[in-house]
Amino acid sequence: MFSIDITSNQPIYEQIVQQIKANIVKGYLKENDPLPSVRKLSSMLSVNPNTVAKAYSELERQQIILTIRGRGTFIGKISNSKNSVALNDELEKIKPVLTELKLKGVEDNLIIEEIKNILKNISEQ
Amino acid sequence: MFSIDITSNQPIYEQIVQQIKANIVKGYLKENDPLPSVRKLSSMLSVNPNTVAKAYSELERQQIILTIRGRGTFIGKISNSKNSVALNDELEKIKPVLTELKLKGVEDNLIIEEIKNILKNISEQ
Amino acid sequence: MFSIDITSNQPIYEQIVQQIKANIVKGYLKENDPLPSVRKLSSMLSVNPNTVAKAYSELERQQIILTIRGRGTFIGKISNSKNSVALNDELEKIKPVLTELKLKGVEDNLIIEEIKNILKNISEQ
Amino acid sequence: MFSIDITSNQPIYEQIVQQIKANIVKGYLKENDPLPSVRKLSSMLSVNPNTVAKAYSELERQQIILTIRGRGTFIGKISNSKNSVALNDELEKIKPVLTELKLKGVEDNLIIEEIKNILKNISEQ
DNA sequence: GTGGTCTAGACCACT
DNA sequence: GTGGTCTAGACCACG
Repeated sequence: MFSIDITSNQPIYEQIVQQIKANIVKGYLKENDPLPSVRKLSSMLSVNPNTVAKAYSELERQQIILTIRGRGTFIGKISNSKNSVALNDELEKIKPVLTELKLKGVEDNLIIEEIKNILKNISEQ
Repeated sequence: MFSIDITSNQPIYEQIVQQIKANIVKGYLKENDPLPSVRKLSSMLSVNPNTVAKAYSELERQQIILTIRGRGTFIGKISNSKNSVALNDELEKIKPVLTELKLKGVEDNLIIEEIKNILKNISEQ
Repeated sequence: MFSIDITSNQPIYEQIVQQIKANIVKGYLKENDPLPSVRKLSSMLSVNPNTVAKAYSELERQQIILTIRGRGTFIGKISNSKNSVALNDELEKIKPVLTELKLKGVEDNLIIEEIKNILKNISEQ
Repeated sequence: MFSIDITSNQPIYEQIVQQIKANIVKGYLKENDPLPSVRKLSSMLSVNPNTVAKAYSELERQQIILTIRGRGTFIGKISNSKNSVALNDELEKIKPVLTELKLKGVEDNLIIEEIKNILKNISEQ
């Protein structure tokens, strides 16, 4: 369910954050589901507990998970608010990738086709 | 033509790399066009010369520009090779962004629409 | 009469302590009134009995309630001693909140107005 | 300029956060002023660098300071937006303190007088 | 030199 | 048992 790549440039704690988000989108993790404890996940991933704690606290800051004292960490309510606001901000981030592809002469249609595939892939269970 | 944000998390040298690429895609920079010298660009951007040099050497590594001793730096040949290989590798990078949007409940159609707009926007002169 | 938020950062036992104090101030609980037993309150709040016991022992330490063996727990005498001493100690705690507001540019008058409202609100039955 | 109390219940990183905020409100720190480097402040306070880093990253998240790569950390723009929204949320936090005081029989007028003094005290240079 | 990330291990309050 | 905080020390990319 979780797999991290310690050789990646991407920080480990971010990899954890994204994999948890991906699991929510795929439906593997639902509202109120418990997450593994910091210690457990850290030993599962052979990673320092602090690193997992950082990932969890980032997810909590984004109100994706919530912590109940002495009990553990759980998936929170999935809110789909402020859509249009987020949309443009988020998509700005992919501009460099698209620029890169156009520089290599990839056709727009081809790009769109592939993105559609990725979108399907993200949702599929 | 160049605008960098020193407060951004994105390294300055990468911002320079991407803006030069964007200028090529938009047609502002064409094959054999000269680039400003490291010193000149660094003073234009109020940035350390080392930073510009790093950007140029990265672009040279990617064979997008080439340096001719005693003459300066120039845009190289635009090659549209290795398309399909590059396509998937590059698009992997945008997966986290798309996951984020789906987590917020944004519809696939809406995402595709916006990406089409961005693609147009990248090409327009 | 009691409502606790298990997701809050504030310890549950402190929430119980404060709500009992609030009920005294509002006049819902008066001298010699009995409090629910630890077991009863813990099941009312769906909370571990240890947590309620901790709240009661904290209130007892502050001489706000008192426990009589075999009879139960009761509201004690409301003493209004040590005023001026307590005042400054307690008010130190709100300094960070006031600093935060001033940082956001909120006017002193506005703050005072709102605090007056809160004070009314606390007393009203 | 900074003084921390390692015996306090309040986390050290929060003490740092609040003291920096207080220094901004008092005018000791102004827009674009540099903060001491993580290492420097950590040795000034005899505290671990990670603890200072945590304080700085929290302040950055709140957009009170900003980090420029390889250069350091600086006070950002002081924005006084969303006043009324923040006001009530923040003031909720002082309710327990006010309740405590009323429980001890302190008069409203006395509380208001003292809060006015604190407000003056916060601003004074 | 700067901040960002990570490890290893510790103590604490809370439930 | 849980997460939150902290120390001590390390490596890295960036400028």
